[in-house]
Amino acid sequence: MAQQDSSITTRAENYSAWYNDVIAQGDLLDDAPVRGCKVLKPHGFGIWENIQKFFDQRFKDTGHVNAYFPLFIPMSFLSKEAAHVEGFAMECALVTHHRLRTTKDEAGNVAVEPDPASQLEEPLVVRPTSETIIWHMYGRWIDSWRDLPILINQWANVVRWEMRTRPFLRTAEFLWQEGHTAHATEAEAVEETLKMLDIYAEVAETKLAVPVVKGRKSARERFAGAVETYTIEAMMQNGWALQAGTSHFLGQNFAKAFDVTFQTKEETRDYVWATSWGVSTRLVGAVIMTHSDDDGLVLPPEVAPIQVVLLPAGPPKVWGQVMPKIDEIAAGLKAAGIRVKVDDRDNVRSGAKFFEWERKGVPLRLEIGPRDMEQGQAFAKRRTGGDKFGIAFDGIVEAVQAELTTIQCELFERARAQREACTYRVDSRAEFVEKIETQPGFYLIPWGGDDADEEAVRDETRATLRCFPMEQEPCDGLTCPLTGKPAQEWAIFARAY
RNA sequence: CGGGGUGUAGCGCAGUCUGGUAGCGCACCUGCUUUGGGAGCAGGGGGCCGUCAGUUCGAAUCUGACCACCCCGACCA
Repeated sequence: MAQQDSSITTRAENYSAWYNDVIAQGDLLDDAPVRGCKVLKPHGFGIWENIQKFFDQRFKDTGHVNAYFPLFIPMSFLSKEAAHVEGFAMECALVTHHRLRTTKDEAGNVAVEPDPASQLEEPLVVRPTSETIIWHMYGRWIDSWRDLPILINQWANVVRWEMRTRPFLRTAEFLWQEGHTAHATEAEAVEETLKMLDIYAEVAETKLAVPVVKGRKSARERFAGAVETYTIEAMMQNGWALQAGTSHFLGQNFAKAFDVTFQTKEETRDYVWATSWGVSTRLVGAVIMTHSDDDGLVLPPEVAPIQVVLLPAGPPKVWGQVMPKIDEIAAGLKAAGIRVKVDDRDNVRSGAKFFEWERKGVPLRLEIGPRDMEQGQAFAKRRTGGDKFGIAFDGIVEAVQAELTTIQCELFERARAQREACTYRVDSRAEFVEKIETQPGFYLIPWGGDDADEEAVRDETRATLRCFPMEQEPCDGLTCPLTGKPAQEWAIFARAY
């Protein structure tokens, strides 16, 4: 039987072609007519919806509330915080007119162009992030210590005109959440920053089954306008690092830039302390790259839009015997909160359905045919491999739940083992330069360099300082193998997306 | 913005050198037969050949300009 043109490039052959194939065959995205923009198709958006659900619940559990700030920001706002404007100016989309007018060419074809009479006095920036407009508003809302803290999150789209885009990992427009909090004290803001980092790590590991390293960014990699940036870093199957979420301690930088002060309990005036934190649809890319294989998408049950697909086996003419049972089981699974799809299309053969749902990463498939009816069981197959096996109708809901739990755990453990296997230490710069090329992964370095050293390493190796892990062994007395200077702190270096 | 590549049916491509009625595979529609891992046969529908301007009796094909997208770099969640 000939393979259809639904084949997927293998990871060994070409990792980035594999990634694009997995996304196309998984029916997650489609190209939009605008460069760098993608349509999130239902199966792709469904993954994001599940991720949203986990975070939104936790944000609310920790006292945050959702709000929504506008897409458009007055251009002048961007320039109020010096580092911030440096970081984002290069990638901002602008709105300069508010009206079109129609024109006709010689052939009489109608076209449209900006109406020069409608040019805006001050262009509007399409938000690349919302710190500026939010701090403008916070200035109006904060008077005294009694107005603090403000713990607001927003789910939104942002636009960054990137030169190079990759599906999910970097697109011109993307979806995310951005939390923006305002506090009376530095300690409280720092605590908030770290609390949100913990939530990011917990969801990444327990829900997305993506192991992450919590860490602090170097000055070079810090968010534009932040005092400290914390990150969760994941490792993809090719050994590259992916920054999967960031939490920033903004100090009083934005409060000063937007002149946001409050009256303290002691009746003095002080600038407000701030944090911001975000995760984006990039997490969907992290899930895809962490778990998928050469047969296509593999999704952890917790984030899979469809967790179980149920389908009748045998020719449609015998389905009358099995469909009532399938519907009954589907109803039972749904009632238990399991996301089920019954695939009863009679114009697609069973074999074709198997491949389709495997390409789409559905964790568990159940087939029921006349033979299974006689034996009182469904025929099951895990997306993650192994032979088909029977699951008795009696107690099937519990059995399926147990299967999904097992799959979830296995995926996390597999990913963690993969990361451990690709985490290295080196004794010299020469060894590092050679190995980072041939053996991508996380390189644990007792780092002793400064900004300039960091940049030099990057220029030579294309590897960057991903983070200083929060969990640190002492490195007293060690010498940094990359700079020859005394080690100050353990750092992870890697190639990164 | 540099270097490379590609624009022909929904998708993947041939045809372009050497100008002469628009092709193939998959997908789609109809019918029959099939059906526990990608069905077979027969019939059928679908095109401004990226855009504009040239050359020519005649252009997917030759010439020029432009546009778009993809890959590889520099920038980045």
